[in-house]
Amino acid sequence: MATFQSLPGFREFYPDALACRNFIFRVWRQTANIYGFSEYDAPVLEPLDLYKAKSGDEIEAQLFSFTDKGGREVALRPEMTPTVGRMVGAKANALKRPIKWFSIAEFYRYERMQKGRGRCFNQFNADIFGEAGTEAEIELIALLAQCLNAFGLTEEDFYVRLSDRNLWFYYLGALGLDETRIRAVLVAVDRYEKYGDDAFKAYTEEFGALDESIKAKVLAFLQIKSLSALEETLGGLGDDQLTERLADWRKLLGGIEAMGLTKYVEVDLGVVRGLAYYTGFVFEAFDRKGELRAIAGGGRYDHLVEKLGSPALPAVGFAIGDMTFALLLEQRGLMPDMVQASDVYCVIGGAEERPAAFAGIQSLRAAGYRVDYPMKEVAFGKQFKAANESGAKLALIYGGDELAKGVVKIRDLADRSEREVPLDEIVPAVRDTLQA
RNA sequence: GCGGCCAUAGCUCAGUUGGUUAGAGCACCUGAUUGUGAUUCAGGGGGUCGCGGGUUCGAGUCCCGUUGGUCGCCCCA
Repeated sequence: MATFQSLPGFREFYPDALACRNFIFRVWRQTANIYGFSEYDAPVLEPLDLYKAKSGDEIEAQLFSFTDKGGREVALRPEMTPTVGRMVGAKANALKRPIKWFSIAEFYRYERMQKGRGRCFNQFNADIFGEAGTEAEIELIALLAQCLNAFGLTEEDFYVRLSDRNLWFYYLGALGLDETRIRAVLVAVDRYEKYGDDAFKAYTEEFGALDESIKAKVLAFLQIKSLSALEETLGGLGDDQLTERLADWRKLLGGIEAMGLTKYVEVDLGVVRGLAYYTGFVFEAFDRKGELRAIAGGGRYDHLVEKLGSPALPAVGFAIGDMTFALLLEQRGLMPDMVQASDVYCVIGGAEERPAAFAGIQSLRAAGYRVDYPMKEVAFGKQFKAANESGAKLALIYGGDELAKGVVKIRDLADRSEREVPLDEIVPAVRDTLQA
């Protein structure tokens, strides 16, 4: 057993695992580019206050935080949103709007390991700043859907639950609750799916039992699964805020339908997402089988940039975590084999033939072909075996017989056919053979 | 922070009521094999049995502790 181990919850990526990770990142990056998002990056280490300001002191227990040699309280980033909010805020007046940015980055949380959750993980983050209307939500939900179905995941595999914290606030306000009570009810709403009636325990302890008629309305509301049911429940109340908000919902769902995304999206007021900084529409993606934790989550956070000390700037964003996502791809058999094979494997007769082989190898590499060869002198039989196992498509045979004739033999490792080509025509010959 | 289960070779695992020098398959390396492939054969390297203590004539095996893994609770930005 090795003396040194990696830290608990941290992952090492051996080449096969890294190939899978890179594949996922590559597809996410391409998809974000297709949607017109620009990639950014930022520090891994941030001032601790950046997170305290947003989430309060208790967040520190979940952070990798310490005091640096200059006496600064710092933390490894647990999420990207405060950082990107700061970056955008600092240049808010100079950036063309809408600001559509994305990143793929590593995050750290001091938590217990669980399936799909570690202490260090990667997230794809996408955000739109400067757009207050539902157009931003539509664009992000479309991007989220394509980030998943670019891998072959379909509406059979995942869905996006869409909810609205504003609607909850307006509705509960119309029912006569004040803000602190509303927040407590939302905690219960968030937990209702898991705990049923016990979800209201904390509320009851703090404020006394919730009025039965209000509770009945809350329970009915969180089970709403369609726009028409929303309109039926809220339309008759004559509340201006609610009426306006319903118009936003129509716009949002109309846009989603026009983009062909309705099959992925379900209205579900049972989602409220932790009470942190979300201010309006919120959404979460889940696997259809319900076996994994959330694949992605996001929502609107219109006040964060201002809270960080910059001009107010509306914002919407979401993140996809790599751990649960990779589990989902594996479960559905959608992770392709990541063979890291050469194009060409060279078989070299011996020390006499090595210089000629090296010349050919380098000219092929200069032309962009992936070429490998045995470092030591090895019997021909072994070399052919190695060539076969390497996964290369072609073997190039630099033997004494060939070189005496001024040629090299190209062997197609799949169909075992061979042909001879002059030494100085190797590059075009390999190109032709690989293209055939 | 709390709880369940687990820990023997790089991987998957055997290992008898506690008993000689801890095994197998796969993988890796060498050779048979100095010009043609997934086969075969022969050989090899690799273990302080997670770590520390205890019980015992004797511990991979039993007991305690600890570290790590895994799954769940709290939390989930």
